[in-house]
Amino acid sequence: MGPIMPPSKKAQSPSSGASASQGMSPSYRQGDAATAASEAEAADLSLSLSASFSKAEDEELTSLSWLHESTDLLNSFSHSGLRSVSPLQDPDGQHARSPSSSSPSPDDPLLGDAHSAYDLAAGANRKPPYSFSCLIFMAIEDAPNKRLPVKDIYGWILEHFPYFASAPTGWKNSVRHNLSLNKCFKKVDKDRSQSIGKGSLWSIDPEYRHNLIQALKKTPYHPYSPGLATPSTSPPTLTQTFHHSPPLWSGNPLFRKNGGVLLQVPRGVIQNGARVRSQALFPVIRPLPVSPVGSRTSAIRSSLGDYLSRGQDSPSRYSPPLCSEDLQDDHTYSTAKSPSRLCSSGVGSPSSPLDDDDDDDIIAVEIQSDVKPEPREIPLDSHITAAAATYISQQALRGQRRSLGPGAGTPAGSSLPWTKNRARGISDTLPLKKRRAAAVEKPPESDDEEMKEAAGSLLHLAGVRACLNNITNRTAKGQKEQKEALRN
DNA sequence: TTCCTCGTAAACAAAG
DNA sequence: ACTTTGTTTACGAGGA
Repeated sequence: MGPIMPPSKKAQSPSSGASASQGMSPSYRQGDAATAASEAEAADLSLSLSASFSKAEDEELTSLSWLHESTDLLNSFSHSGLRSVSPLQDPDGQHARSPSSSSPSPDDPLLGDAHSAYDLAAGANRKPPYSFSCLIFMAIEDAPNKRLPVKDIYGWILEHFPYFASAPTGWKNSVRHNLSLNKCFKKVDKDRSQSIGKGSLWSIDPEYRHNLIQALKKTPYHPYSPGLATPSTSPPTLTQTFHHSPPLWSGNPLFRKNGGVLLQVPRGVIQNGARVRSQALFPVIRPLPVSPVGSRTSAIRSSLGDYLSRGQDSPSRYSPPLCSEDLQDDHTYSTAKSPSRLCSSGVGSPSSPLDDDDDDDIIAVEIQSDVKPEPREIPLDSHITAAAATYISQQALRGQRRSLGPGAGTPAGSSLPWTKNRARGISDTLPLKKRRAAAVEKPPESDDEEMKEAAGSLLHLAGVRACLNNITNRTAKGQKEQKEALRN
C-alpha cells in the first residue's frame, strides 16, 4: 500500500487522490516565541509525569493504551488555541486554521472560503483511503458490543463513507470477501435469542486486532501513518515531523464529524481497565483496540490531566466507562501467526528479534535532548499531536518488527500476515476457518521496553505542549495581531 | 523481476 | 424462487 496515494487503482473517482497528490508538507505558523518560563514549566511537567510514571511502574499497561490515552490528553491540550493549517488550504503556510473551529467562521478570515473549499475538495464523497479491512474494523469497533452483521457493516460504511452509496455494488462483495478472507475477522456464533436475520455476527479477532491497528496506522492521512515519521535513528525533530505530516484525510469520518477538527486520537480511551466511550468526539475509529489500563495511566492522567485542564476547556469529558467484553491485552502483532501460519512466506521468524539498538538510542535522545523544544521551531497543535503520532507509530512499528523479524520493518509492502490467504501455508488441506482455529497462539510479549520509550516520548511532547500552552497564553494577543496583519 | 497487498469480479453453496 | 450471506478462486494494479 502506497504511503501517500489512495489505494484505489481501478474505478478511482477522478478527483480521488487530489489531496494526496498535492504538497504534503504542512506549513504552520508558529507562536511568537517560546520563552524560558515555558521551558521551565515544561520541565516541571516532565518531572511530574516522571514521578507519576515511576509510581505506577509496576502496573500492567500496554504501550498503545497508555499512549492513546496520554496522547488523548495531549490532544485535549492542543485545543488551547494554536493553529494548524492544511497545505491544501494554505500551501504557503501563511494562514492558519483553527482546530477548534467546527465550521468556517465568518468572522475569521483565516477560516473562510479556503476552509470550505478544502473540505469540499477533499470531502467525504471521495473514495476513502482506508482499505476494506480498516473500514470493517472501524465499523465493528464502532458497534456497542463490537460485533456486527454484514448488513450493519454495510450500513456503517455507507453512513460514514457516502462514496459507497453511489459506488458500484461490488464493494459489498469486497466486504464479504474481506470478512471471509481476513483472519482479523471472525464470525461469532449467533445468539439464538437474537434475530438478526441470516448470517452471523462478525467481530474482531483479538489476536489480530493489533494488525488492524497497524493497518490503520499505515493508512495515508491517518495520524499514525508511518509516513509521518522520519525513519531515522534519531527522533524526528519537531520541524521534521512537522513538515512530513500530511493532513488527516478530510473524508475521515473522524475528521468530518468534528467539522474538520483534527482529533487524531480517540477521545474514548481507557480508564482503569474499561473502555470509555465518547461518542461525539470519536465516533468512528474511536478506541483503537487497546487494553486495560492500570494506575500508571491514571497517574499520568492525574498529573498531566490536571495540568492540561488548567486554563482550558477540555473537550474530553469522559463518559461513564463501558466495559468491553473483549478487553484483552494487546496481542503481539502478527507473531502468533507468523511462525506457524506464514511458514511459506518467510516473514515471521519469532526467534529472530529485531535489533533494537537504534530504537533504544532514539529514546535516549528523546528523553535527554528533546525535552527542550527549539523555541522557534514549534509546530502547532495538531501537528504536535502528529509528532506524538510519529513516536507512537515508531513504538508500534517496533513491536511489529519485533514480531515479524528482520526484513519486516518496512512500513508498507511488507508481508501483512493476517490475511487468511497467507494461512494456507500451514495446511492447504484444511478449510480456512479450521486452519485459523488450529493456528498456534502465542502469548503477548512484554511492553515494558516500549513503555519506557513511550514515556520518554510523552515527556518530551508534554514538555513541548507546556511550552506551547505558555506560548498560547502569552501570544493570544499576538496571534490576533497577526491575523489582522494577514487580513491586510 | 519478484513478491506482496489490495480491490474486484465471479462462481457457487448455504441459509433465511 | 429469490435474496442475502459466506467462501473461494482468479486476476490485475501498484508498491517495495
